[in-house]
Formats: sequence, C-alpha cells, structure tokens
Amino acid sequence: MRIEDEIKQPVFRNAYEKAIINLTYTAGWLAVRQAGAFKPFGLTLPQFNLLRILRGQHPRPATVALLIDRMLDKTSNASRIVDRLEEKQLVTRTVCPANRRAVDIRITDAGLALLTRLETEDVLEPMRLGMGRFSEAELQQLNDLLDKMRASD
Amino acid sequence: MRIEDEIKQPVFRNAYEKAIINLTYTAGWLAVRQAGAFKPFGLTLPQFNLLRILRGQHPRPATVALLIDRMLDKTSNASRIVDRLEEKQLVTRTVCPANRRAVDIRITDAGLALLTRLETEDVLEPMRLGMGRFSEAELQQLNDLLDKMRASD
DNA sequence: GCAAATATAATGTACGTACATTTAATGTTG
DNA sequence: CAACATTAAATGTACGTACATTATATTTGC
Repeated sequence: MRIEDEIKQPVFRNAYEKAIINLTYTAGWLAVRQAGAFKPFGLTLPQFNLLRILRGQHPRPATVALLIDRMLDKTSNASRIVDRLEEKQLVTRTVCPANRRAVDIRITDAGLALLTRLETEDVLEPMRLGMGRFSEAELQQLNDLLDKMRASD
Repeated sequence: MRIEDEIKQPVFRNAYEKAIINLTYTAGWLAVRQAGAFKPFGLTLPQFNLLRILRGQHPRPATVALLIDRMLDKTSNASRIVDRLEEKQLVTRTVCPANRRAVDIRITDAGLALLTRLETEDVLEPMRLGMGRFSEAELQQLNDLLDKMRASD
C-alpha cells in the first residue's frame, strides 16, 4: 500500500518529506515484524544481535567494549542488554583475570542452542519480513539509494 | 558510504539481509539527525509531531484518541507525550465539558510560536537531512521500493 | 433507575536509547 | 611510591515504545 494510504495523509509538502516519512514508517514496520518473530523465543532484536556477536567470539570471551564496537548502535547500553541475557542464562559474566576492570562475557550452551533453533525455524526469512518479492536488481537499487542518502557523512 | 563500510561488516549472508540492515541503519541515521535538529528547541520528534497535529486542529481542541488516530505510531503513549508538552506549557489539558471522560488538548500561543520558529529556521530542511541530493525520479523510486516492501499488509 | 458493559484516559512495568555520572582498576609521572 | 589521569563497566535519569491494568465517566439493557 502506498504511504499516503497507510498513514491517511493524502498530501505531503514535497517529495522529500514523503520519502523521509516513508523511510521512517517502513523501518518501523520492519522492526515490528522482527520483534514479533523473536517474541516467542523471549528475545528482543538487540539481545539477538549481541548473542550473535558472542557466538562469533565463542569460545573466546568478549568484553563490553568489544560488544559496543561490533554493535550497530554505539549508544545502546550493552551492559543492560547483557543483564537481560544473563538473567535468562544465555550468557555468563566473569571478571577478566588479566584486567580486573574488564568483564569476560561468554555465550552459554543454552544461548548457542537458542540461536540454532532460531535459524532452524527460519525466524528471519526474507519472505516473512517482506523482502521476498524483491529482485536482485531492486535490492541493489534500494541499497544504492539508502547509501546515497547517508553520503554526507 | 556503502553500508558494508559504515558498519565494518564486509559480507552479508544475502542481498535481503543487507537491504534490511541498510534500511534499519539509515532510518536510525535519519532519526539521529532529526533529534539533533530538535534538541536546541527542547523538543523530541514525537513531541513535534503532536504539536503539528494540535496546530492542525487549532483553535479546536483534540482528544487523546484523536491524537493517537493521527499519529504514525499507534502504540506510542500519547498521554505521556502530552505530559511533557504540558510541562513545557506548549499545550493545555482541560476536562472536556461535553464528555468528562475525555480531555481537551489545545496548543498554546507558545506552542504555535515554537512551531513557527522551527519552520522559519528550516530545521528540517531536506538538505540538512540528507535528501537534498536526490532527484525527483530517485525519490519516486525510493518511495516505490519502500511501498513494495510493505505490500504484504 | 440501576447493574453491567463500554469508552476514555491515565498509570504501571519491561525494555531500549541517549547521555551523564560514578565506581573501581590500572597506568603514568614526578 | 603517591598523586593523578585514564580506562572499563555499571549506574542514574529522561524519554520513548509496547503492552497490560486501572480509574472514571458514560451508555445500554433490563
């Protein structure tokens, strides 16, 4: 459905404003779908992303600083996301022996098993998230336009 | 900059995943810029959007239900956003005489003046938000791709 | 007219983001 | 080695989203 109809606003001041609202709205639409996919497993998207980073390190530990470096959103509070994962026993936290300021964070067997299960059940399949209907050319187009938008950085 | 370089992840599992991450990342990029633009004026984006809806109603009042209906995000808590605007004396809240369950919310003169100031200073100019470099054809392309993505609804 | 249902907003809880401050350990320098 | 600076993580506060519950007011149906 066109964005005009989705949000019941038939006119935009200009095409820029429309694209900005469309982008914001579509990202939110996608986030709701992703969150819904994780919900039955008791995970949020940031928690899932941290778990994947930890699996990438496994069996080596990660520090909070490493997690922040790898996360998309640098300002999100990795300590608190680790809190939630620790409560669910999906990760462990131990003081790093070599540097007692730092904390070694490791994914547990339960955490690894949960990731495996999510992937087995194709929780994040493109089709389920609305990307299934795009051709390769369209995906490329979309990526190029998004990259161009951020080009001022 | 290409998304691969932005997030220092050279390879994606497939083009779908890349587009999803690119969309999410770009929307976040845009949100940070919008928030930064409003910050000097002590407003957040949801607060700004509510103020604009209230100006659209002015001098007639709006109820919370009307605000929710007009807002992009139906689940966001309009009561609390009105709380913040009321503290800043940008809106008033009075019990609706005709239906004492409802609350009449009105933008104040200070609220109207603030909106005027934001517009005078072009706080949300497309250029400042990264859209300035797009042609009309590209904007149309982007809108079409985003609309298509949500087409399953 | 009164009890039950419904409408309307506010409040509560869990989580995340953004940003500032604090606590503790380690480095550095005179 | 002591004082100071720096590093690493945790904690605090304000705000927003998501969803459930509560508090009143109104409507409905007997």
